[in-house]
Amino acid sequence: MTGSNVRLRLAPSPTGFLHVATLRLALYNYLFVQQHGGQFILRIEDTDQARTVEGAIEAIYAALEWAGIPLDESPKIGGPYAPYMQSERTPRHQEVARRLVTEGTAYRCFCTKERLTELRESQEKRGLPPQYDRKCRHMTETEVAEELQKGTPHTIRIKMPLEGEIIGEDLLRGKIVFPAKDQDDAILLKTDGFATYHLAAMVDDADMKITHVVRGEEWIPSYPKHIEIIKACGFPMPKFVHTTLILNEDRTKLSKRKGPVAVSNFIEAGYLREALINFLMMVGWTGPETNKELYTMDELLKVFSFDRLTTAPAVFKYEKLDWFNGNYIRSKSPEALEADLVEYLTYMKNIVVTEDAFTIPSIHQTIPRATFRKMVTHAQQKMVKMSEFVPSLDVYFSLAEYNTSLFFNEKMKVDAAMAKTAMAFLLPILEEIQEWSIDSLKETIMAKIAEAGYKNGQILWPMRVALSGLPMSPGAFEMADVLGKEETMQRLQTGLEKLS
RNA sequence: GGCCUCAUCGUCUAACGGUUAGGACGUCAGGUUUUCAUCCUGAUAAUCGGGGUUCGAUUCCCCGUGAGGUCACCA
Repeated sequence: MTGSNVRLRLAPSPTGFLHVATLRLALYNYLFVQQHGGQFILRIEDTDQARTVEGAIEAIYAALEWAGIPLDESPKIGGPYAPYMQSERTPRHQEVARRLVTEGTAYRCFCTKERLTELRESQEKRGLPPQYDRKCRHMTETEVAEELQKGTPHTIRIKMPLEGEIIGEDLLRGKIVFPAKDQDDAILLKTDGFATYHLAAMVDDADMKITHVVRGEEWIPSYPKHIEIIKACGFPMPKFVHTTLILNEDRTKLSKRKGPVAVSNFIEAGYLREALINFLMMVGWTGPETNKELYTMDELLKVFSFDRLTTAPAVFKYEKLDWFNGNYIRSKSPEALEADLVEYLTYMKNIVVTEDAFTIPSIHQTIPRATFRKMVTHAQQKMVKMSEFVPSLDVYFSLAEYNTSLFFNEKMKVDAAMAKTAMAFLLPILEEIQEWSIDSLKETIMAKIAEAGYKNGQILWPMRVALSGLPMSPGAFEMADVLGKEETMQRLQTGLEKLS
C-alpha cells in the first residue's frame, strides 16, 4: 500500500473557523491517506481578499490538532510544493490563464460588472437561467488588441464547449452527465489579477500532485467547469468524490445561522473529540459491520472506505451526538476523563493547575487533587457533556435552601417521623466512623441499616436529601465522602433541626 | 425557473432481486438502584406514488412527486 503516492488535500477558505462538515471531510481525507501511505495536505484558499479573516488560519490548525488529525504539508510546516497559501500562488495562476488564452481555450472578457449585472437581471426577469452571453468570446483579435491598448480592465474566461456533453466520473455516484448548452464560461482570472476558485484550485491540485479530490456535494454543479479547465490545462484528471451534505433539522444545508457549526463551538459545549469524530463519521458512512457504531480512530483507520459513504444528505441530530458523548465519558478511566476535563477547562480558561490542587475561578474554589478526582468520578456517572462538570460541583460547596417536604417520599416509605428517625439514626453511626472513605461509609451504614431492619431507602433517601437539599444529586455516600465528616454531620444536623 | 443530486422508521442507517425489512438514537412502558443518571427488558415506527422488467422487487428501468444543492470578478 505504500509508494502509491496518494495525495489528498483539504482546502478551506479562511473564514474564521473550521466547519464541522469540513472536519468530516478532513477525516475522510486523513483516513484514506493513512490507509494508502500517502500525504495529507492543507491548502488555504484565500484568493478572495475580502473574505479573509484575521486569525482564521490559526483556528483551522487548532481544530485539526484538537481532533488529532495530523498534516503532512501545510502553510505552517511547508512541503515540496510550497507555498500552500493560495494567494501566494497567483503568479502561477496568471501564467496558466495567459497560456490558455494563447492556446485558444480561454479568452479575455472586457465586460463591466454593470453590464453583467444588467444582463443577469434581464435574464431573470424573462425567466431565463442567468448566464454570460459570451459577447467577448466572439471578439476579433484586433478588437482585443484595441481594448488591451486602452488598458480596459478584463477577466479571463474559459471557453466551455458549445455542444455535446461533459461527463464527470464520481467515485461514489458514478457518471454525472452535464449538457454543454447549460454551461457558463466561467471566469478564471479576476480583474484584480487573482484567480477564481475554479482556476486556482485546479492548478494548485495539479501542481501539488493531488490524486483524489474529496469535497462536498455543493460542488457538483461546478464540476463540469473543473473538468474543462483541467482538460484545457492538460493536467491529469484526479479522482473526484462528492460527499453528502450535512443538514439542519429543517433539512437545509447546515449553516451558522441555524445553530453551532464551528468545531470550536463543539469544544466549548463540552464534547469529547472521540464523540464528535465518531458521530461525524456515522453521519454519511457505515462500517462493514453494520451493527457497530462505536469506532475509535484506530478502528476507522482499518475499515474506512469511500464506497461505504452514503449518497443521501443527512440531518445533524444533537441527541445522537449527546449519546456518543455520554457513552465516551462513561467508558473512560477516571484518569483519562480528568485529563480531558482539565484540557477542557483550560480551553475555557476556567482552571488554574498547581501541583496539589485545581482552582476553578468561576466558582472561586480551590480543590485538592484527590477531592477533584472524586468529583470527577461522581460526575462521570451522569454527565453528558463536560460543560456540566463545574455546575455539578455546587452541591459540595453549599447546601441548597430546601423545604422539608423534600424528605417525604412515599415510594421510599419516608414520612416526617421517618426522616427524623433517619437523621437520629445516622448521626451516632457517622460519629463513630474512623476511616472516612466511600467504601467504609457504605459498608458501615449498610450493615447498620440491615441490623436495624430498615429499608435502604428509608435511611438513604433522607440522608441524600439532607446532604444536598436537592431533589436530584449525587449519591449519599458519594457526597458524604467528598464533604468530609464534619460537613456531613453538620448537614444532617441541619436536616434534623428543620424537621423538628 | 434551468441544471444537478438525492429519496427505507421522527433521525442516522443496514439489507450488493428472495429477510417476519435488521441495528442505533429518540420516544413510550416495565425492572434494578438511596434520587437523577446509568444499566436491563419490552414496545413504538419505514421501503414517496404510478407504471414497467422479473417466477419474485427496498433493490433494476421509466414517469411523476418531494427534498436539497447550484446558477457571483465567493469559495
